[in-house]
Amino acid sequence: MDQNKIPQATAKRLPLYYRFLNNLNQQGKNRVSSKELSEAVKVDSATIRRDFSYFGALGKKGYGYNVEYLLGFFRSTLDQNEITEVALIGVGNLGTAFLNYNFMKNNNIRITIAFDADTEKVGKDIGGIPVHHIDELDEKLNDIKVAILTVPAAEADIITNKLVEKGISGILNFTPARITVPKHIRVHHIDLAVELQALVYFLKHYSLDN
Amino acid sequence: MDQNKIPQATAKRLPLYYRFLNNLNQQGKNRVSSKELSEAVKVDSATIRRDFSYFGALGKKGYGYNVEYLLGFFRSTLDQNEITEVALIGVGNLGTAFLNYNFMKNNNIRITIAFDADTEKVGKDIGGIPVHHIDELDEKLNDIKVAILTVPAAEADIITNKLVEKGISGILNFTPARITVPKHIRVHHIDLAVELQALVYFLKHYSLDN
DNA sequence: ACTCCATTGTGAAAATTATCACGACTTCTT
DNA sequence: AAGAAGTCGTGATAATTTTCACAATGGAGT
Repeated sequence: MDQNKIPQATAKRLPLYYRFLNNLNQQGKNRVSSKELSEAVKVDSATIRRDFSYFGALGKKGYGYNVEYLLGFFRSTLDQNEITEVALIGVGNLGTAFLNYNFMKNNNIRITIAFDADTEKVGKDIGGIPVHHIDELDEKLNDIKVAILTVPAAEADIITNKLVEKGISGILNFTPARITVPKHIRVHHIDLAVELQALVYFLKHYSLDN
Repeated sequence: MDQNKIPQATAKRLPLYYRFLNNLNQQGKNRVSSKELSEAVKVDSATIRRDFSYFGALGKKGYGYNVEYLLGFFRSTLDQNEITEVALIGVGNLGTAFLNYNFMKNNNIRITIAFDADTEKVGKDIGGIPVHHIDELDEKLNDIKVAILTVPAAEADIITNKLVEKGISGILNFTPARITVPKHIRVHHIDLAVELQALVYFLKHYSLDN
């Protein structure tokens, strides 16, 4: 595909760069150096230059980067020209938070449909997004390639299988369960309890510096 | 401090191992191999053995690991013998979700106090946790070393400064803002929009395999 | 036009992380 | 009791990621 040469570590930082470039642009700034960007996003300036360099020479020596140009470049690189539709499965506390969360601000990714097993919730609109019953997944989930999984851990595997059957490509999994999928499907885990425990561990076991 | 020799990548996986060991223990299993564990947590078995080996020889050749022993070991390593109190700042959608989230299940980390600027919310108990006004931070936030930050991005810096003044050690930042703190304070960022964008990027630009 | 300064882009080196592969030892089977 | 099977712990290697450091070059000031 496109550019398999771009390191994963770099790819993960792209959306971050994109957002800050957007901010700068809105502030009317039209020029930025890797050093300034570094202070804003807390990534070493050499790393930023290296990241950018995978896409070619985007800046000018002695000058820095043109904000508008860079922004346009990343917009197309991140496919922000077209809208990406996302489904949310599991309208509990966390799911509801995402439905109300404004993902679209600098961003062409939208949650367009939600599912839950609770008939209380089915039929409602939360944050402007319709909630359907989980049994309607098969019928309603067409052409959507990305799902956010915010169901109880016990349900994670069953729902994942349904999503896989339905041809999903990527899952953002907020469940503590480590779900099993065919290898062509990409899963990113965000495990809130693990993150919190890891932070506590670092605080207790790593000394004051770095 | 303790063991600065343990790689950060390893440290981040410890809570994950801990949780699965807990599951196994509750299922009455008393023996586990790195291979089984690998399938459960989706981490290469050699990586698991290497991770464990930083803490010494915890297993037996030809046998595997004793679940109870390993669990006990990690419990003390992760300081799960004592309770860690955490404050939550910002009782919006996401903050509310965390207050209702059962962090304590296999876990001695507890959100014990919450703060918000909205007087509507102040005085209430959400998920059994009292919500105070943000102006009471100074008065009420004693001895708490870890904070979860779920305020609007625009407020992030101001609140962070207050937390820093108050002597916080670690912040789990759900804000899109990249906050600035003195270098002895540890910040972990969980940036939901970035995670989602990164997932979409990977789907579009990395081919079907790995 | 000339000089000075800022900043990029990138080779090279360092640091970190993951994986391979196998000797050593344990348990299980017969 | 002996042999087979399973599994750890780890040296060595590979892969990935970060950082250093500097030549090259564009821009700004005079």
